Amino acid sequence: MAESKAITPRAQDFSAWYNDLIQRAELADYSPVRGCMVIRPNGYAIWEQMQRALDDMFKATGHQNAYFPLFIPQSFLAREAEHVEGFAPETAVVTHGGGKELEEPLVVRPTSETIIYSMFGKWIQSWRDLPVLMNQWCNVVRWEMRTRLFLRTTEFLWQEGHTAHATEADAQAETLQILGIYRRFMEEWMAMPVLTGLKTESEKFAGALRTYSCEALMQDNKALQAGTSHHLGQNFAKAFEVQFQTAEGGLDYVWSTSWGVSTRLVGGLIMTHGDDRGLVCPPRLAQWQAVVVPIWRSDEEKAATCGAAERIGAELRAGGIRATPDLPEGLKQGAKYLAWEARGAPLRLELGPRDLASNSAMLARRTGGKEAVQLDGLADTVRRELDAMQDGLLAAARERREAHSLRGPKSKDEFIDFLRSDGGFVYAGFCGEPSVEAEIKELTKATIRCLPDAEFRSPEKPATCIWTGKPAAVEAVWARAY
RNA sequence: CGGGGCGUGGCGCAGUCCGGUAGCGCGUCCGCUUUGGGAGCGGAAGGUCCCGGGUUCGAAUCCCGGCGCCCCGACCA
Repeated sequence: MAESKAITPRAQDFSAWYNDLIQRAELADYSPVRGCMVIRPNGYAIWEQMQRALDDMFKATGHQNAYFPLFIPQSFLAREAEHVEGFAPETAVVTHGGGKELEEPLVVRPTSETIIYSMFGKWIQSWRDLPVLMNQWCNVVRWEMRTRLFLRTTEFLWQEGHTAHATEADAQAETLQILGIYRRFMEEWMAMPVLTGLKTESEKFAGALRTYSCEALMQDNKALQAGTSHHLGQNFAKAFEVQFQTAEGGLDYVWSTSWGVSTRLVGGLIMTHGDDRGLVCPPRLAQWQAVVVPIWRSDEEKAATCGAAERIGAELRAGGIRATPDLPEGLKQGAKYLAWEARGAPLRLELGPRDLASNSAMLARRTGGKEAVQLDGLADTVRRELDAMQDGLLAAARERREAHSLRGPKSKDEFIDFLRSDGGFVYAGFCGEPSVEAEIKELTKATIRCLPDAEFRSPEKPATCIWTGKPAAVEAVWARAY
């Protein structure tokens, strides 16, 4: 039945697969406004799980949530030179309100540094006021030329952290602390392994001293920048006059950071784990970790299996598992299985008369495999299965990434061939010249994703630049990226 | 902004070349039969054919002008 329900296989057209999956899993839909998306309940549920986990981590490290307004005076953006250059072209501007032309146009925030530092200036007087550790969950607007559901939409949801510190060292420590939190979240919750490292000058945030990022590799071997943490130095502090009296009695500008992850992560989740049947959602982020599907022939069997499904659902929930029975709505169980698979539910428990008779259920994993399990101690069994799946997904993703990574290409040709064929991460020496970076991008469409942190670097630092043959300043990782 | 594709019941499409009663599949609703991997039969509802002009006895179809969306590139989380 219905070809229309089929998802285009990844191998045939990855981009069509991605779009089909989002529709089939009912994660999001296109809005009437170009480039904007409606996040549907199934998609939003994943975002909510992400928010909860991240928010807990931020709070645990002393951050507080606040909320700053959507509108920013246009002049604010202009105060930091690099910042305005980076963001002005992609802002939406409100020129009218209440039927009248505004005296000063308002920018719809593309990010909130400017409005936040203007307030920090008021709030921070003394070294005793520092550090300020703030975060906000909000929407921002960037008028991108080309958009894709979750990965790049005109409006998107994110969190943006903004902190102010007394010393450069404190700001640096904060920048790295957040990078670590992001990494931990991506690996432990999303089961998405990432490289962490420093961005090059050409890739860093507009207005930052330096930018660190988490880089993941998608199933089509393109990289996804999954989160960034910026050390802003004193750039914004100077632009917005955020000064404080030091303990020694002097006057200094604060050192600040900003950092963010967005609904793009949902796109990363899809492209890391999804398969041709739909979404595969890591258990820790799944809206429903286990669904119980009753099966019957007669009315008596229906009453029995539906009743048991409800009871088992409640029992699992009592055991801390997000479980729900899928009671009749006119769909046959086969249709239900396929729908839950498309949505990415990690586990399915099939409950028919034969299972009930043997006090068992069929447990089917979204990642493959199906077997009978005893109803006694089911919550423990399910918890074990979920944990194993969570670990398995991370391991599989890491293995895939490594299988598509090339360390130390022997020659420039090998480097180019790798990027031009299947692609993936290439680790190689880099002389540090921005012009070389640009040339490589021109020729291969690949960019330096990051200068990897120590643990990701090759055992031996490359001696020469893969492009110029000159002595290498650093090891860099290249890939084509979203 | 350049290239490509497309606008027709809720969704996916045919019909457009060659003007003549607006169709098909899925979904929806009602009924009966079904239910261990996308159920079957019978009945029913549902359309400003993207918008505006023009040609014509007559336009989804031809002509002119708009608008919108998706995909591929350049910009970016």
